[in-house]
Amino acid sequence: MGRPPCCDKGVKKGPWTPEEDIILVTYIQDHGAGNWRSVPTNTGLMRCSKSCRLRWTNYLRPGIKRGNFTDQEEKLIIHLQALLGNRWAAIASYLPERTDNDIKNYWNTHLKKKLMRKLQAADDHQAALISASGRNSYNSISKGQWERRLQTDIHTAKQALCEALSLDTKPCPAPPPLPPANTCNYASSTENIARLLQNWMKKSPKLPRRREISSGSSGSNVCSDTTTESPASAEKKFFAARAAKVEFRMDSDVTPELSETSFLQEESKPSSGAPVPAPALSFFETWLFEDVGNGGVGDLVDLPLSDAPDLFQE
DNA sequence: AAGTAGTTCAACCGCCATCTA
DNA sequence: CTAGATGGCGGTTGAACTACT
Repeated sequence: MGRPPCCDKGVKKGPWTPEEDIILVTYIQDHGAGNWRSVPTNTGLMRCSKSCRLRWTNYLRPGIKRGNFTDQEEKLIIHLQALLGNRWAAIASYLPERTDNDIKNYWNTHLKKKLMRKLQAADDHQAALISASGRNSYNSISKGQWERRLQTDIHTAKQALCEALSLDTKPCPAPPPLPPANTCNYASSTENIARLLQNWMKKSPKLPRRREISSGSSGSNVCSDTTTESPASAEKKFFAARAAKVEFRMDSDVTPELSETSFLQEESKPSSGAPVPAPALSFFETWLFEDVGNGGVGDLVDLPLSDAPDLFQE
């Protein structure tokens, strides 16, 4: 026999109302995040536990930064997407103030198109060169380009792996500015609830699309929901995130195509989620550490973007 | 002002790994 | 050990919004 069912039928769907938000926030303030299956029953919310978790992690959780992505964030996302594929949760671990959903949306609505345009423009330019020269210069150009890109890709991969592995000496990847432990439950919940109410009042009856409800939500009370977890659980997550970082395309044959299109990979469960074989990892680690001696790991953001930085400029 | 097309993003869906009775 | 629930993730959808005609 398994566990009892988590949510019964008759659960409510659709946009969350401010009342529901308040109930959920209040409950999490009192009990902490986690044990989602008990949330609907204990709060009386007619929502499935999954929906509660999603609402909390993607919207109500303190420390979520909303609004436009900065150039730095954008570049970091592009880098990480090239490295990790569409592993939004892993990517989000590098941007603690952004949710995986936000990053995913931003990628799908902005970055992918942007990069497509750039790539298209580059292709057009290349085609123009070919037709202008009247000879087949494409191969030499493209070969030179992908070789350089490949080199950059490898370099970037090494940097990322190095960062992942060097976590042993760091407390946390891209550590978010955590508030004092005792404020982490939901430090500013009162404030947040007040804001919820305020916005609710302001809003007309036809509610949803409440983007501003938690917008600007106090950068001061940044705290990840892992702070409400047991250390063991947090540690588990940490290692999972770390594993995800290490698990990048080590098993793939590096080809020009891969290098060229890494950022456009549609179906990128890169490596199809296949775990990295230990021998490959140790080889990689060895290779990596041989190289790390000269300088260590800088911020990913500061890495050169591919071989064509202009690709990412507006 | 009204209609239409394009964009954004919150929320849902389905799958998978893990957990637990 | 097993069946089934849970939690987490990535893909997708569709309502709300915005820009354009």
